[in-house]
Amino acid sequence: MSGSQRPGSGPRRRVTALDVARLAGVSRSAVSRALTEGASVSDETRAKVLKAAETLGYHRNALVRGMVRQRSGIIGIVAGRLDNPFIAVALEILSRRLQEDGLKSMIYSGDAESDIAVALPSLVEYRVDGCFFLSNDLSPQGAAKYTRLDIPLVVLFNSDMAGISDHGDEVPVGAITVDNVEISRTVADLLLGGGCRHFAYIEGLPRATTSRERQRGYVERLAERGFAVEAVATGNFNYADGLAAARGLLAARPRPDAIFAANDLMALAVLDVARAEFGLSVPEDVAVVGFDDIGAAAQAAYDLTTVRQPLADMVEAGVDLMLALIEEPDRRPEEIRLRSHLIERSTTRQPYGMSAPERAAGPQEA
Amino acid sequence: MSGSQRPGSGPRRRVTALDVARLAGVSRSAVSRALTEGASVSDETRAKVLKAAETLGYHRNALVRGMVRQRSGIIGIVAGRLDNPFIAVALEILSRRLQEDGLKSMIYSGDAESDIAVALPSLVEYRVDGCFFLSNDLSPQGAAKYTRLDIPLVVLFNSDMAGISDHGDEVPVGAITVDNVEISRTVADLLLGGGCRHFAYIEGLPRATTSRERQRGYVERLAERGFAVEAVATGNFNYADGLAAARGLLAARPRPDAIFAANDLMALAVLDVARAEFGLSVPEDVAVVGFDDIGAAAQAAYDLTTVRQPLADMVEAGVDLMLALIEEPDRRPEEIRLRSHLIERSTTRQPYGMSAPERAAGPQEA
DNA sequence: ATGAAAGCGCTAACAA
DNA sequence: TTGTTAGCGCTTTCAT
Repeated sequence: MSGSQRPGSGPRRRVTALDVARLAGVSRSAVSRALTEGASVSDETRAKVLKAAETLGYHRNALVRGMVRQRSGIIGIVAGRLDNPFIAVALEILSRRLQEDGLKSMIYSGDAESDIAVALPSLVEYRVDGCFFLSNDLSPQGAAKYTRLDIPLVVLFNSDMAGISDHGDEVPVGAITVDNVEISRTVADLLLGGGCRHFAYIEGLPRATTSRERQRGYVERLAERGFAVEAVATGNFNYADGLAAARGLLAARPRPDAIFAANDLMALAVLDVARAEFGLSVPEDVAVVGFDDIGAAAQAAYDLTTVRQPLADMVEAGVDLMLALIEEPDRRPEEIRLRSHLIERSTTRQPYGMSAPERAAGPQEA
Repeated sequence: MSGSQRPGSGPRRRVTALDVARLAGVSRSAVSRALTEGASVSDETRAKVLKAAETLGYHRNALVRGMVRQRSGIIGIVAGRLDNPFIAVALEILSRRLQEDGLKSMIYSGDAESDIAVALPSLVEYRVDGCFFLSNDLSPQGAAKYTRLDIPLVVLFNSDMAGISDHGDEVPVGAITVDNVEISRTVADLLLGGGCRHFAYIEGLPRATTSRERQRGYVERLAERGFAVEAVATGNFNYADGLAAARGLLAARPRPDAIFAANDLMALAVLDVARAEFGLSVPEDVAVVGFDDIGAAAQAAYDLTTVRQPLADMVEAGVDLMLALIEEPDRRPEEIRLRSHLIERSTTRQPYGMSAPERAAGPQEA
């Protein structure tokens, strides 16, 4: 009945709105309206159209729709390494949240600045309505300088808004982070309260603002109370490098009795090295604190004291910001800081005579 | 210099190929050709165009390009829960692989059949050139029956090719899996060789072919050698339910001295429960085997014996198949089974007098 | 090698 | 409410 050409060879011609219109005996526009939320169509017409669409197996073409409306409905997401559960789970939550609003997620995997320089233009070609950066490290500043983008950019878990471009134009980027400095001061207090005296820090990537802010709060608070961070190692936010960092730190003399890692993956590496390779007891010989509160942190094998970033709230804030930025292109992107929380588990010692209300809290995702 | 309208208000008009053409003093088509690999343009013209594009900040519109060429360059990916590291890492590898071919990944997060029924049509609206399913459970069969799709579908890590639709039409779906039955027989042999006598199994989702095939190989081989699986619990492929399954299994009498879990996440749960809650030693009191070989399996805290799925090879095979299917729409999708490998670590006992060449192998990703 | 012209499939402004 | 008419920005014959 339909005029399909050459059955089963070549790229079969897809059903168009015109086909549906003809079968339903209405105009193209009627079809368009029948399929658009809140357009003015009679129930009768809509029914005819829907029926025709059904029998023909019609799927409207969102590419064309996006072109015509000058809004694709696609959001770009540049994501860092997904072997970091924190980022992986964040990606899932974000894409689900976007789905609720009928938006599609186009992802680009990259973990270097150079990747962004490729990702951004290629995403812009697809006319994404906006773009997220999911990483405790990546920032679009470098790339955005060289490409005129004109789309909202929002960074999650990071806050590199540093950018003044070559042309002197500021590159405005929204950012959602936590109170890294403040919470890291609390970490210092916790460790101090547990009687620790020799402090070490494992940074993520040296250039990452998250890593630096966490270090600053930790170092500053320790200094205020008369202590210094005696050793700093680099773990690049991943487990493998965390292993090496932990080995270096634990072999030093005096051996640190407190290690704060800029994320959980590295903290887990410390735990594994301390126990399996150095035969140390945690927290007796060395106390360990991580950051993020990934699922593994709550598992019995680790039961890691860590800082929980409010993942769902951060995503929610990011999406709200993005949506606002899309609606009002002249709006200035903001930097939003949410509060993080210390989750005390068994890798730190209890301060004498203090209660720990959040102790033994379960994992973040139920 | 450029005719931008109303500076800084409303959706600023984007630069088009025509703008570039005018500035370069050539035609629209020249611009198109200059930007297309392998078109016939003089170096001179191309240079002029590139320069004009640069100064104008031109980004070609891939949506329109896709519409005109009848090929979007977008691949849909329906992904299961990303808190399963195996799926998360697979997603990263897949999207990177796609990027190499200049393809974009549009992801849809879902973990239920009902999600697929929504995901598929919405992906088809964006004219994805094909769609992957990343899950040890999800299959597009149910949804594909009701929607005419006409795009290649490839399932990774699963093999539900069962589908004969209501209309009697077969829904052809490509699939990349491993030799679940065979390798699970090997698992049975390993456990038997270690002296285990009371066997239990933790299934993923009861309907998942992966889970069923693994169970079948395990049960069959055990039976051949005179043993039965005394208990089966359901862990739904996730850690939390794995915890409950492990508790049930380990509380039973006689207590199993061998537990094979359909994936690593559940096996880790067994390890945590056995040690922390039941005070058992692994592998002395109970041997544990998982499936997938996620990063955590290789970490010292777990050091789990497991079956490694050749992730990178599977993705590669999947992409090859997808690309072939896109080029030749009449090609029949195949089901490809790759070989998996047993990685012996410390949660199983050594068979007397046998060497274990793959013992203590490192994690899959370096 | 280049330009002119014809679409690709849809939405939106306008009439009716 | 409905149909008609213009585009949206690009690629691609077809001439030249």
